Amino acid sequence: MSRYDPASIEPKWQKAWDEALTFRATREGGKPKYYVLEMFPYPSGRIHIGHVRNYTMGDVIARYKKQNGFNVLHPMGFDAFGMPAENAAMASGGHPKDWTYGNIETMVGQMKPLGFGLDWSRMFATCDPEYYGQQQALFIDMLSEGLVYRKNAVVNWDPVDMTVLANEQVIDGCGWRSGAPVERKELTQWFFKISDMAGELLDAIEGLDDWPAKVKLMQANWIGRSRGLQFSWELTAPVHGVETVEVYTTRPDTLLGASFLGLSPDHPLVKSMEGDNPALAAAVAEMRKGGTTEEALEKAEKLGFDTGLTVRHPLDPSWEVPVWVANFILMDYGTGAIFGSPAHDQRDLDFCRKYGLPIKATFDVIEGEVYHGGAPDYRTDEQTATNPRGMVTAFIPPKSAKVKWLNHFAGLDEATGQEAVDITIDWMEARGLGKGVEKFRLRDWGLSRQRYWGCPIPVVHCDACGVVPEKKENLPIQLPYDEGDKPIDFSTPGNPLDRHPTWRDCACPSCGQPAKRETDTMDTFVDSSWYFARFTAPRADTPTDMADAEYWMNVDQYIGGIEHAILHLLYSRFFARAMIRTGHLPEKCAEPFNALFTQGMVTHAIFQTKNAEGRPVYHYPEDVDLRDGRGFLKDGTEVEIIPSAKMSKSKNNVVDPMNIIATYGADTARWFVLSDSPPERDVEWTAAGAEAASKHLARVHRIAAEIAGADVPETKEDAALLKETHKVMHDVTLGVESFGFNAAIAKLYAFTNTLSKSRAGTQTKRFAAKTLAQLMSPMTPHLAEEMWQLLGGEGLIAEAPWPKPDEAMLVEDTVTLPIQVNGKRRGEIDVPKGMPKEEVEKLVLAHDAVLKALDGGQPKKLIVVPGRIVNVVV
RNA sequence: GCCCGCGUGGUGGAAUGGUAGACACAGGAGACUUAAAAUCUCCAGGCCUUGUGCCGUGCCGGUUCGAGUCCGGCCGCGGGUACCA
Repeated sequence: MSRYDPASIEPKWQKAWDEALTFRATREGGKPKYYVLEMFPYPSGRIHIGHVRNYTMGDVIARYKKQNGFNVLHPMGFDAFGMPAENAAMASGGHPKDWTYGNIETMVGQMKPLGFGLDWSRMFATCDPEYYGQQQALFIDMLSEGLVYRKNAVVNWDPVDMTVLANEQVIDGCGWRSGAPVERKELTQWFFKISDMAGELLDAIEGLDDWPAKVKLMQANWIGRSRGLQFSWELTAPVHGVETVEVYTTRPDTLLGASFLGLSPDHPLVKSMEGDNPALAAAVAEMRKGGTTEEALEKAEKLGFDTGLTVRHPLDPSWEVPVWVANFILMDYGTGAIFGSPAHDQRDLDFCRKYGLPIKATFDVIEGEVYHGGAPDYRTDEQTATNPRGMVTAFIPPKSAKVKWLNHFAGLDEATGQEAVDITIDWMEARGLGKGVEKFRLRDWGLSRQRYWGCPIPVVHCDACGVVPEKKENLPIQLPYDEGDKPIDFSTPGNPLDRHPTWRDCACPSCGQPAKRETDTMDTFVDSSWYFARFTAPRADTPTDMADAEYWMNVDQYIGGIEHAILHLLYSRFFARAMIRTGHLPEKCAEPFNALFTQGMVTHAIFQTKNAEGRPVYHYPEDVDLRDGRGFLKDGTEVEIIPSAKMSKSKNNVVDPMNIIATYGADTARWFVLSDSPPERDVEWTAAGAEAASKHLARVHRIAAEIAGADVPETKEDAALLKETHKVMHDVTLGVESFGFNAAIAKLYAFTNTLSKSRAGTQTKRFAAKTLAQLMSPMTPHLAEEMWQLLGGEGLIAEAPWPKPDEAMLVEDTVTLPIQVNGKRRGEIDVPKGMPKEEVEKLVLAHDAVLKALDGGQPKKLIVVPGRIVNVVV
């Protein structure tokens, strides 16, 4: 009898699928289409086990849909622009292009042996000029539609290397290479007008029925619609001709608690005063230190500077409020100016306590009310002249909670925060003191990057004509490979395009005079914001082909990591709308991903010892022997095991799937990454698990081979096995449909046990084994083909129709009802399915455990949930 | 800081508000074998006074006849935080 030998069967069936063009996506046959897409990888060098998990999930869906009669589009490509390629060139020489294409070749070579049902003929990398040239065409169309514009924005500036840094290159506020404290600097940059669509992008979230609720919530919070009051504060003395300061607030109801007016360090008024106020300029320079991330800004120590200016309180012109510059106010949100209401905002409170500004409550607890989060106990600690109540924690009840208003200008007594906000806005509007406005947290998408390895922005700067888009017939604007006659130098900080001797020089597309190319390249999020559309016609000489897009779009199932919940997915949603506006996608594509699934990470234990200095030393999994849950090195030293850590090259705990494939085969790797853990959750990779998976597949193969060679007539066990076979069809189908791959696999284990122990006749067993092969085929396709052939299946199992259970076989005639007494299980009864409630009650009341619990008395209550459970309350 | 998740035996995990621990790993016992490997069978949350027992799903509280599941508050871990992809 042949043994399970993945090394020989896997290449054999991969060749068979290739030759039959099984996974070539076509529009033929009048069949319905199904587009399944996994987020394409960054070509980092080698695939890791997380990729295997991600693509296996997609492959299960793709193969399952094919077996269900769909024309399936399941493509693969590479998100190939980005910083690591330039960093590699910086660190060890070479060219980002060579590094990237070399990595792609390696990774394709690693992915093919996994037997994914991919249409490789559609593959592309975003760094292919054929791809980014079409992206440049898209950009030009978006520019003419008014979806792109330029404005100033801040970047991380390394004052030593004189270069722009990415956020991840800023470590503890300092440049990663120079170590110099980073500053925030303004540059003129290109922006996509995503904020124009903020309301639409927010409202449309509701319709994304097959997206995870958590992703929708995160996107909604990110876009962040708020209604507030915009109004102006009059300066008591104009500065440089400025008479008022515009403020936006979402809590206008706390206006009487205002103790300062705060300006962002980047506010135009602040900038205009810097020149003639050295102390202010110094303070603002201090505030501009540090990185640009929201986290860095939020966590930075609150810094303020008293400008000496004052403004009149809008409700009481005799009340003068001081104007401060405060580093926690963002120029990007609202108007870049706020009024501080310290009693009801923690940041404002911290600020006022630090600088001795007054703290005045505008509302208080209603006597006797308990607020969720507990009663406010903020009247503790230091009492000072400015903080008479000694407030340490601001009083911020939820907007839905009713509070007691103190001397409210619109006459409120007891009202919720939300009611107060609405009434205040109306009150202010009626008196012409301000205007209720809707604002979004979402900012425009800055796409300029001062880097080489990205898609060049296809515009030209002409002295006469200004900023001019390149002509489409000149596309693609290709990245130069060399710097004139010598290789590009990546070891110097800064953008090589900027210092290239000839690449910038060009003719103005408008007047023909000598002009300069834009040297900024695009954010790599642009590349990944439309690749899904390009896959529908990857070789078209326009960004998309409308007929192909019409047929294949939308993506029916998109699969990727939760880390992309906001940016990538939001940008893609924006791009789909922009592509509709520019005529590159049909109207139906506004939401390009019908269903989204976010999978978890693959983690692995870290094996660690300490060196003489007590610093950790990390050991590769293959150097560690595991015995009884303890790990030992070859020389017998015990290692510390840190479980379930994110795979990281620096911790030596990255599992290379190629070792597993070489040892156990692709099907084992695929089976294991799908088993045990729910797909949305992180999964721990253990070598023992892989071995167990391998043993199971060998067992399945053995069972199939035995059945193939047997000839036993029908027995009395046939009916039971047949019923179990139909049940497993139902269970596995449900599991695959609902991304419950681990649950489906558990059912397949159980069914394998059933089949193995069954003494049914060969005909029924053969049917059961063929069904098992079919149900396993999306997960372990090579083994399934082999079994199918052994058992006499026709053609390729990959193309055979998915088994459908006979509904009559799924019906159970009796059901076991647990009996609870006061919610605790005390016994059970078997009753025919559908037995009337009254009869169940009679049986229950006659049950020993119930009689004992009642002790001659009557039950207080008897709950019968038909087909489920019985609960007796005594 | 803010937004979003997650937390169940030694381990991975199962469980439409209805029998907590399916299925598997590691472990234990046995069968087969000269032996080993492979394979097969069985056991297995904790505790004790071994019972129709008690406890048990990160912690505290609530809703419910009934909570791993719903609600509130904590703690811990993870993701995102707009130039990592």
